Amino acid sequence: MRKITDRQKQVLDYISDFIDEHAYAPSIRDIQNHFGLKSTKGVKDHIDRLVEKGYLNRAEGTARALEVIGNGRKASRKIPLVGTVAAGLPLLAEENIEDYIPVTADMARTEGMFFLRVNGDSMINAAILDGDLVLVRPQPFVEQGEIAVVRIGDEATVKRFFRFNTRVELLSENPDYKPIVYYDDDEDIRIVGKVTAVYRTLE
Amino acid sequence: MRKITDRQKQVLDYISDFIDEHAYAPSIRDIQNHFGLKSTKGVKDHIDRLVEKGYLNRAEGTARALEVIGNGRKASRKIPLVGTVAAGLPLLAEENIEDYIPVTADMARTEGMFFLRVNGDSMINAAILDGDLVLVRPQPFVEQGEIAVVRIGDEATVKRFFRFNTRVELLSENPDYKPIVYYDDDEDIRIVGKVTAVYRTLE
DNA sequence: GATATATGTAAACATATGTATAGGTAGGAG
DNA sequence: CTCCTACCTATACATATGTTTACATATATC
Repeated sequence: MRKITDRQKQVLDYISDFIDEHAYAPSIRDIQNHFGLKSTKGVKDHIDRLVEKGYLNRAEGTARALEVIGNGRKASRKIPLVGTVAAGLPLLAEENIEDYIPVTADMARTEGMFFLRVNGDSMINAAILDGDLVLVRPQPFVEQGEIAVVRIGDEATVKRFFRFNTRVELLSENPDYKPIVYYDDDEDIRIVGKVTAVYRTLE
Repeated sequence: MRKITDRQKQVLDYISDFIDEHAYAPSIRDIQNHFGLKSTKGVKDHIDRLVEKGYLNRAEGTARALEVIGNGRKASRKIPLVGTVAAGLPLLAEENIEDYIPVTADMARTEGMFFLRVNGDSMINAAILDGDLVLVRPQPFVEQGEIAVVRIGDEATVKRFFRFNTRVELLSENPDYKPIVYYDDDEDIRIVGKVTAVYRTLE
């Protein structure tokens, strides 16, 4: 990234902080006042440089349309957390959404991703504990042995997924639990998606 | 929360999506055009209602100063990820910052929090794996047995922390590792902070 | 020394944008 | 029926805001 001057960095930092605080960008005159300048031109010069050097995005002819690039301001997406869905899908009905959790945009490239709260300790040996949140990417198939969210009847569970010809095995990562075996005849089993991340809060 | 009409919800959703996409709020005329309206007044009415009902914040006399409240648009903070800091602190020097990771604001109320990449499998029985990211809240003490980041000499490690009189024990959650014991005479050990969350990405 | 860049003042200008006034239609609540 | 609210058109106004022209000073670079 091209170098910027101290003054330019001051301006960039101010814009960043302002956006963090207000959820919208400062106007040129906001910046002017903050630095005690007596003309808008100086500010515009700084912004022009910052845009040229790739530190800012600006939509022309638009008020407060500054966007800080990089430097910790990468886009983040809010993913819905559907509660402990014991009582079946559809998951994403608004009533089921407990909360929204931000993740970096590159973790959520796919549409329709969601967080699910894990219920029980059946995946304890895969380092997934009761109460952990798993990020799920919806997809109809997974690779052999990957951790998947599977819908069985009206329940959603997290298991390692294996397929042998017509037989499907769902393995827990806990010796106390036995494998769950299904055959293709059984219609009431379907892969919901693949677990792509695990979030846990302590205390 | 007070009820809103279908139309009001459409407007609110559009504003939300617009902000997600552009990082700044739509103007009244942006909204007007999107819904194909022929006057700005209708839009202003909707926004007025949404502000009254607590779904929007608005800074008066200011362009594009809409902020969506609640409903999945909770504030998020970006926390720096300092790499695998084998070679000691200071952690937050800019050169060490690998990335920034968003978390919900209520997870990061304290200043100075950071993510640390865990090195090794010594905490495997606490469901923390090699490569996991732990969110650390800086604090000089932790409760008995809590998982802490501890600086020993120039290295930072994640361990369960116990104190018995003048003796400090750092326990791994892995039978292959022996407890690390220190005495108060040893000056080169210090609690960096407490582990408050664990983030893992699969695949 | 000449040239370029960073930084700034001063004064306008053009327009993007929020706001207001006047009014209309439809549907529900009392 | 009457009143209120939701929702919309049409037009105008005030100002917040981005942009431009002209000029000045200091510092670094060649």
